[in-house]
Amino acid sequence: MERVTLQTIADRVGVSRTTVSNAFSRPDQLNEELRRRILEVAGELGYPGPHPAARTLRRGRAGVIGVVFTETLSYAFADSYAVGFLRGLASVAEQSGTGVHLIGWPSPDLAEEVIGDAVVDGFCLFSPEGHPLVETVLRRRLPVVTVDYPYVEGVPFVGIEDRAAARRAAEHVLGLGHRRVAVLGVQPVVGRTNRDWLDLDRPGDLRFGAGRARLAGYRDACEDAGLEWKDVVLDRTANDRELARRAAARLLDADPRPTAVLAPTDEVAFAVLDVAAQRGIEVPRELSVIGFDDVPAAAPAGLTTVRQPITEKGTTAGRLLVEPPRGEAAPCVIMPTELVVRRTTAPPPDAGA
Amino acid sequence: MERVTLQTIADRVGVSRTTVSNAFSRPDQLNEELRRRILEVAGELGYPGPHPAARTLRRGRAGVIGVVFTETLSYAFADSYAVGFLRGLASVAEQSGTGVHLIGWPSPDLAEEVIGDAVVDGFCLFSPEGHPLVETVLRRRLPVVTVDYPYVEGVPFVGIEDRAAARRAAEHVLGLGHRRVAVLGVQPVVGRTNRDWLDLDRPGDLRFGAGRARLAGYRDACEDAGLEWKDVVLDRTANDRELARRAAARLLDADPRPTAVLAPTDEVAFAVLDVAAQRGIEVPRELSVIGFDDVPAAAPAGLTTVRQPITEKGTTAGRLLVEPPRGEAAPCVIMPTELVVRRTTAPPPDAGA
DNA sequence: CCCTAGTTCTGAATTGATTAAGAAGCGACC
DNA sequence: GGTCGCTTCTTAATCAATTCAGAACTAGGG
Repeated sequence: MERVTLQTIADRVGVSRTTVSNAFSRPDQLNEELRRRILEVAGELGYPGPHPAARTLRRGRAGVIGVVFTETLSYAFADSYAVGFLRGLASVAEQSGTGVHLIGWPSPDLAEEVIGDAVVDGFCLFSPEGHPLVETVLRRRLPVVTVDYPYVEGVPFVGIEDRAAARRAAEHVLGLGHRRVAVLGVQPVVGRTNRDWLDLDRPGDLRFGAGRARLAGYRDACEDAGLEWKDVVLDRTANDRELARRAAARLLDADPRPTAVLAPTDEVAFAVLDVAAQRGIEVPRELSVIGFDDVPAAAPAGLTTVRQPITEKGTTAGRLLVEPPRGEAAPCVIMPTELVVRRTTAPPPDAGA
Repeated sequence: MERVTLQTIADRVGVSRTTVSNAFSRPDQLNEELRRRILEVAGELGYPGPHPAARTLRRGRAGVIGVVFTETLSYAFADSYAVGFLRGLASVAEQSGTGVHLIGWPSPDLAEEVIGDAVVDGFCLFSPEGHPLVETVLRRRLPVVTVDYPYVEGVPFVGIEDRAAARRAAEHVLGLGHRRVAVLGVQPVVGRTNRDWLDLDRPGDLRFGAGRARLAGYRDACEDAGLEWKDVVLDRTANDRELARRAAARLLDADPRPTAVLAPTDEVAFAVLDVAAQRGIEVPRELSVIGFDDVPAAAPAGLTTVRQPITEKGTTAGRLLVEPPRGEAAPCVIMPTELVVRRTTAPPPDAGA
């Protein structure tokens, strides 16, 4: 069976290719009767409709935006924060008939290829930890929005003040009287050298993302409260429930046990709560836990956390891509955050002592 | 600034367009030294790389698969089942360097347009309720996999035996001694006429999906247990936590209150648990609740439910699209399900009476 | 010296549409 | 009758690449 194109139909009906094209794309340009006949013949021949790639090529518009993740897609879908963001972005995209093309990071070279081959009108870089493929994406010379990290001069940006927000979280816990505080740093899962990752004074590079910013915020608060940062129990893990559980176990099995854990994401906070429950440690009487993000599961779990407008971040990024701003000044949207006190934080057990 | 294409570079370097193309796509076809020079000039001119649409057009391959949902994308991301499925599908896609293009259903005509314009090599129809756009998708004459519903002759299919699985769920509850049983039917959110939706004997059309199949399974079990289906309290809602809460409230405020609720999705079961908690109804002592799907949140909540291999469904569908089967017989994959008894089902309070 | 093979590059055809410019036909108006 | 404008359709150019067949050149073997 031959391939059916506009030309095939044109020959059959005895009109020009242009007219057939118009029958599909600009009905006002031809006689209604003729149009019906063309569509009928198209149906008979099993014509699948105008070829999208050819159309895109000619029109110079794909009607799709690409979302590039720092981790594998499988991981992105396991993360409530990422899912919430996508939810927002997808909702504005689809309302304008724009598709969403997801691009993960299975391996550096594969991702590079996929980015180069993506038929899209713009990219959103969703990268809590700074994106190693920023360069690759920028090279496409399409509209781009970065979310969270990195901030690139001249590129629209959507994010929050991670450091300040984390500081407020820590202040809340310290304000309750906690002094034996533990912190869990999160770092990306996929392979990158993470040497010195916890050294907050090291100059920031692309990898200086939300994880380190939040750590820095915790440190700010601790030092203000007269705590030495080096006295704070510090461990690190990834934003993955299972891995985080292991790190949480290390913290909670320490002697003396910390009375409060600052978790830089809710996912990690949940892991701490899991392990505490396993150990029979009562929260918040014996242990305070605070998270970050306020994912949907946080409220039912009663988790004290820092709320950031997850879905709104998505809609904002989506809008910036669906209608890229024409002016010269790239918008830099900083979203508000809010401390949400629930039932996992309380004064330490020895508060009166 | 002029647009930079292969030709621009070719003219600058003084070679043919073909050679420049080879420099990017087939490095073995030209001298290493020349290639370096071409790439260098490309860099100077700010060439964004071979145009993906042109490439796709010529190659006849997009390297992307489309996933079409029955609901809005925003809804898809709110549903753990959909997210789990996507997780599986995305993981196999990205491992082969294949992109994932998401298509929601904001409005019938917009969706039709988006499907026609999607630059993809195949489609996955993800549709718990039978997809109204099956025809539109099939018209593209690309490889297709339908998931759950509908089953179309000659089109690869991935699903489970909803009816049989639901029957086993109901049998579990009835086996515990429950006789005042309530059922919550789920139906799609977006606008379609739902008249007669609960009439299970009406011949199945495209809309006859998981919701009705599960209901039918409940009925099978009830009738086997000597219960009249018309005596079973039946209400319907959507697979949305908030809407389901309202329906759950109606059920639980009834007098006499049912001792067991069969929820055809975990999401609905959670809503029932929420309302029960609000009312101070003790689960499972006063009320048994059983769900369906076994989404990740089910285990921590202790929800008794029917497990279906959500992520595996995704990987299976993904594989069928990344490497479409060449043979004539379209594969029809029926996945296994399993009753998972946890802590939300028990004998009814009046069991001894 | 000739023939073959291999490397490196070119020219032309091809992929499947959209679009701008223009031609033909026809009625209305002055 | 001329011309203006409208509808309807066509011609040719364009979008930006890939690919196939073949040309030019070099080197090696006989």
